[in-house]
Amino acid sequence: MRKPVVVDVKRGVTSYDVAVRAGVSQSAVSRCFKEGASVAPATRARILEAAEALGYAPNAIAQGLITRRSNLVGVLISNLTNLNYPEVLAELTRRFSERDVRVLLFTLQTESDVPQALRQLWRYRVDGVIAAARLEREAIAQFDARGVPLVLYNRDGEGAPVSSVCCDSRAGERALVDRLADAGCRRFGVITGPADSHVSQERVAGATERLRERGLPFEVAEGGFDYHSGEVGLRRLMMTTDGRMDALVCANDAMALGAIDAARHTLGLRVPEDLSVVGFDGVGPAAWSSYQLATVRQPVKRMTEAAVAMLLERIERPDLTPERRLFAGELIPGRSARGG
Amino acid sequence: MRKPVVVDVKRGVTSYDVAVRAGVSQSAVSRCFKEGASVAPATRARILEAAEALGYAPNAIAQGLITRRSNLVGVLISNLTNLNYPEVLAELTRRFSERDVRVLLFTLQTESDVPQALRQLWRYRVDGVIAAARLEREAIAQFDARGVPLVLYNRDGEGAPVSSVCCDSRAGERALVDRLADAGCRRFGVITGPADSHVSQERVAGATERLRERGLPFEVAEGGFDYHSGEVGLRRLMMTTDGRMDALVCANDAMALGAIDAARHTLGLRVPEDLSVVGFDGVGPAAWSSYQLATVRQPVKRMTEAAVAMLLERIERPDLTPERRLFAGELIPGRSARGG
DNA sequence: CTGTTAGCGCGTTCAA
DNA sequence: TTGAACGCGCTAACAG
Repeated sequence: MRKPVVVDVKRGVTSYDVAVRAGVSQSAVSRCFKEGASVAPATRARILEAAEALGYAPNAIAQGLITRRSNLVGVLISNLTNLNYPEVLAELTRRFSERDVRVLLFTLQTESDVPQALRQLWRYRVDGVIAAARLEREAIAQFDARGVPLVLYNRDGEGAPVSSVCCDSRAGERALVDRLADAGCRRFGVITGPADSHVSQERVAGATERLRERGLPFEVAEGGFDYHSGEVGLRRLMMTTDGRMDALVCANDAMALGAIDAARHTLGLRVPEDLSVVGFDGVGPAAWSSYQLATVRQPVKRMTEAAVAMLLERIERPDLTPERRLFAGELIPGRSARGG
Repeated sequence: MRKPVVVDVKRGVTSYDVAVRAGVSQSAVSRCFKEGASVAPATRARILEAAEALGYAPNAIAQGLITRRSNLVGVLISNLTNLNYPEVLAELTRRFSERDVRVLLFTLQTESDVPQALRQLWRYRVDGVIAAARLEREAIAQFDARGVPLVLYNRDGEGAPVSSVCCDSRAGERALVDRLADAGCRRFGVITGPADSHVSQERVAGATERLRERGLPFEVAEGGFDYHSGEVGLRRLMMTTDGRMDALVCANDAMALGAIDAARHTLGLRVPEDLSVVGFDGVGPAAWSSYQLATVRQPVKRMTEAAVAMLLERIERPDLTPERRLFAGELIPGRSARGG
């Protein structure tokens, strides 16, 4: 009795199985699945037919072991609940997929998860990493040491020389302050993000810098980038200013939306008549008709495209030096601020 | 001149490097990283010290090749922009991480991406898959044929025997209809999701079934699960009913929020006085004070926990039969419907 | 153009 | 308890 032609599919079809069925050597099969390898049209056809029949596709794990290219990239992302990140993540995976690269996802709840995530990244021999999370200098140094390309998303290396893609926070905030000041606002409040967030620091610095240049007074309250902290921040600022604040700059959209709701539904203020509010990011809900938030929209598509391109470039050519790309955001005038 | 002790770290530290440094065999090193292998305490210490010094960790790729376990699971997810999915994804990756399993992410824009994603899943020898995306019966059959466990999230196999975790749509919708009817609503509108969405079909069926039982008239409009289609759907239903509709059932929260905004800002209706609106999901913005949406909240934490547990169980014991787990949602009375 | 051969890094026998 | 040897599935020389 002959061995059955149908291989045990649970065990996985190998190039050897295909070779046997097509009556060629295993390496011939291998070449068939490689660009620009020399295979006679006739044999190639026979092999592909056999592969098709058996449902064969090269084992990426074995491939990675030998080529030292896993075609895997790590994506580190904190706070998936940040209204902004789902879009970023979807765009990243889509663009990587198009280029035949798979995404290994790590969502970080806290900073303490970073070392653990890195260990796994090393173990899986990822070809590169995109990080939308806070990395210590020491962590960044590991990428260098291991020769794994790294691109930071909306962060910079805090001095370390590392590639990054960012939206220009300072310029965006300056434009937002001008938007408010030009509309006649005079008493400002600022709600920051978490103190350890570099993005928050940049945005707040941009805003306050411009406020000082224009000689406009302001108060600052600390927030946490979430909706609720916008509500809380507004209430605190209103107390600080004895209710005379007429403009509020929030370090992101989520807080701005929380502040608008608190103003309208808790404090009984009209937005924008009594209080003008601006945010940053350009998330979906910001455009909803309840809010029509004045904000700066990050060019997510262009930023993700740049991040992917930069990373793949550095995977191909590890000697490339770090590069920082800064994208201007788009000012959305909105109606949550006077004069919109 | 001796070979330098520091290996070329760019090429990756191997168990062999560690073995040399510790003066043992490669297999001894291997055993050190395996639970319950017999290694003398003294040698183990020497080996671990050497490993530490060299920054060694087992190469997961090579490990996978030989053990036939990649410790990789695929997560298929469509519409990351569905306000509900970011939380689901974050929970899934967190729970998998805790159990030392990595997530290979595939975000699908369209159904046509499915075959392509599946091919990659097979190539990477994932141990299992969680799919929050529409899969044809034929696709599901491939999982069986290859012996790769599959758990569907918020979908069922359309007749195929496959494990799944779902939120009870019918019961939830029935409760929502009761919520509205008990508050005195009499003319109903229903906005569905996309026609090919099984979740939408279930939810709409649950709602209309209950409406018929209670003898309440209703009109139906088709939506697409997004904010905008809630606006559009409401306008259409208002025309159909000559403006006499007083209750609107939306197949998800995003559309409900769009409908509320359209009612208030475009049609000049008061919500809930003139129109009561309910959604489904319990996404973040539904709780914002502008909306306080009446909805059913999916128990995302329990559902993701169940999905992860079911999948890992089936990876350990491939002979387990399919199981369907149905979770009841939590009714949030809200204030977007009368009597809240 | 094709087959043979030698590994990639590791887990797992099997003797010692 | 330890080490030698083998092979997971594949790619990359190298001959023919």
